[in-house]
Amino acid sequence: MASGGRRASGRRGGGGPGLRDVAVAAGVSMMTVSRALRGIDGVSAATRARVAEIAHGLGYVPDGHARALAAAGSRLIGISVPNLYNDVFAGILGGLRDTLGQAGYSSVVDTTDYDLVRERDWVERMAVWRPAGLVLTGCAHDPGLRRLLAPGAVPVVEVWDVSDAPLDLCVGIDHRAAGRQIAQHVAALGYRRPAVVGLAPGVDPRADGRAEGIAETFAGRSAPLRRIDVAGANAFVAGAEGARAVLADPADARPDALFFHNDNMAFGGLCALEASGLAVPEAIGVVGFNGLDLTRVLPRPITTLETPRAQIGRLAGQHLLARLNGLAPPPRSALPCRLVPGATVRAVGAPR
Amino acid sequence: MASGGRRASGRRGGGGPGLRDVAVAAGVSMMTVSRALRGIDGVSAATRARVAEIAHGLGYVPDGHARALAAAGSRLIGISVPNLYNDVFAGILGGLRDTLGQAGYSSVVDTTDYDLVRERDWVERMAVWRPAGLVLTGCAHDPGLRRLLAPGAVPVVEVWDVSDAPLDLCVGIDHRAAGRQIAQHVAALGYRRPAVVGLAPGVDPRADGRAEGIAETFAGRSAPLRRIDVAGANAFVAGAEGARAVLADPADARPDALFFHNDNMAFGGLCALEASGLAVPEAIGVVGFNGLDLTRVLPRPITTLETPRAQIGRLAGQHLLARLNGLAPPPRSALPCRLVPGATVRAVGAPR
DNA sequence: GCGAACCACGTTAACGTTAACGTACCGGAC
DNA sequence: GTCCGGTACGTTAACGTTAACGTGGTTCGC
Repeated sequence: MASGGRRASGRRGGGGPGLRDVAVAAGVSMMTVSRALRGIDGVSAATRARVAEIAHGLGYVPDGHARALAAAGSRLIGISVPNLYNDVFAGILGGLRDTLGQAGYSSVVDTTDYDLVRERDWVERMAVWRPAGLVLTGCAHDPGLRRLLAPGAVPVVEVWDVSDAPLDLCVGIDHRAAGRQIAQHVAALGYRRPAVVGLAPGVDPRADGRAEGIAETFAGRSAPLRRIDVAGANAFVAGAEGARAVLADPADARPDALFFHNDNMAFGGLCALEASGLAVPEAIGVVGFNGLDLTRVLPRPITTLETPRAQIGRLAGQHLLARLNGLAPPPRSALPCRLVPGATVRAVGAPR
Repeated sequence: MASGGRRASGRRGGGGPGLRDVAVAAGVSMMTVSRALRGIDGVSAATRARVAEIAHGLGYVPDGHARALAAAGSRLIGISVPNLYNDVFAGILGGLRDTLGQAGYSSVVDTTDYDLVRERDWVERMAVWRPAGLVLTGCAHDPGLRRLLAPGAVPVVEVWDVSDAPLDLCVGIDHRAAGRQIAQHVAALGYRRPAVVGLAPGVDPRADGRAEGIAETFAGRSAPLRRIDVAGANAFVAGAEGARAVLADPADARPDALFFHNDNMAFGGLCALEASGLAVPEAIGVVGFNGLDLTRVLPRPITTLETPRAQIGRLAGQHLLARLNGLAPPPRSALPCRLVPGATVRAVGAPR
């Protein structure tokens, strides 16, 4: 038989055929099989075809672990998102998957539930798999993480948010600017008593950034931006709860526009307001965020800002692949958002 | 120095410290380090503590690939779902992640977009990683898949649907029975001209199963169940489109109840019907499926069937872990659904 | 007609870890 | 004192693949 021959076909591992089995069947060395199947030069077309046929016939599947070990490179990408219930992260993941999958990478996904310590722990555990790259959500991380990823050894893309000092690369939107963008639209219509409805500050840094952008825009021409903090895993219910919080106010102290953290909350709030008899947008304006599909079928479309979620995922994937191929993609990519005027705000008279 | 000593610290791989480095630093053999860190008997408490400290100090992270290779077992689980935009799959994935993550497994996730060939191809590609187990969505697969997974070599759990002849294990709901369950509620109220609104038959076998259950229930006491097929990636818009399809009908030929494939479609349909002036539930009933959060905040809650999505994920994870530990979990686990009466159907008079 | 260059392959030694087996030492039984 | 059993390690050989280098044969230039 051919070289070596440490085993007939499996001593410890009961697994399928290995490179050796293919090599024996084809009457060539393992190295020739390896080269032939990977499409590497130095194998004649005839041999390559014969090897491919025999490998397929035997049901040979290369072992990714052995490959990673021998070649130092694993073709696994670790992806961390806060959760999967949010269309934002589903969209980003979809875009990433499209791009990375095509290039032959597999995604190891985990969720952090907005907990930065869980994120750091996950990066530590992920290191076991020597991933070719990492994708993290947002640019705020546990202090320990920066140390873990110190030498730039493994490429990292932060998605959804952007920063001037990314860990490595970042692809997302400028949330502060997004807050300004939608707030300017609303302020220009004449609203003067804005409030933000969402999770307590500190939980979601992106939402906090948008709230800052909104506050900046209204600064000087309105009362200070009011915050209505809500909690709960269910965005629809939380939004409704936030809206009901303003119903008790006397009409002239009540906010005239509610900026919800996202469209689902805005929808919940909209339902609660309409149920209470408060007219939208006549008595109060409602503003969402993200431009989810939901907002498009409503009889009164929600005023919102559409975020390029799938595009962020795709671009992040492309930049990561570029980095893996030794190129130097731009460290910071901020994508534009599109205003969706909707019908839950309208021009109001002079400041009341 | 200790045994062998093939390298000082890295010839090919520029990676971090290995078992050897820890062994040298601790003045013991690699095997002792391996045993100490894995909590395997045969190491004194003192040595174990010293090794652990030195390993941590050096920043040693075991290599999962080398482990998988040497020990024949990878602690990777492959999970395939149609997409991530659907709260159903997000819920199942969340439940799986909770259970599997706790046990030290990582999830490699992919989406198939309801394409069985893509699912089969993914299983083939996934084989490269020698996963400890696989999770697939549904019990309908490409014929080639059964051959790929023939010997029961790798544990497989099919989730969301159940079958009497699963590939290995299945955990989900009985969709036909679910269709009957909600249809019986609606039929008992007096509805007699039902229609199903959803994707064309064959795309989503689960939805088809539910449609069958609905048809069975109405068989004999109504006109044949009408099907209104819609397309499009956006469930809200598709639902609205489906609802508009019946508006042109004369009132006495129009369906009196619309069973939408899921809650999002039902909501889209509801919006379209209300916009057209057709009263729900007076003129037409609307029925959803899944019991998503959305349905709870509406002024008129949608009549739907709540599915135990996270529970399916958790139970599937538990059964998979049991199988990996050599136990024999039940091959078929069908979980119950809960009827949410809602307000989009109501008792109607005698058959009109 | 002879060396250089090239092509198509083979050989060897890793990659980092673990299973299986081997061994020194110590305490106690007889 | 010797033998036995157990404890706490160490040694060797895989696991399946690839990088680096080696080799025999053919072609080509001059």
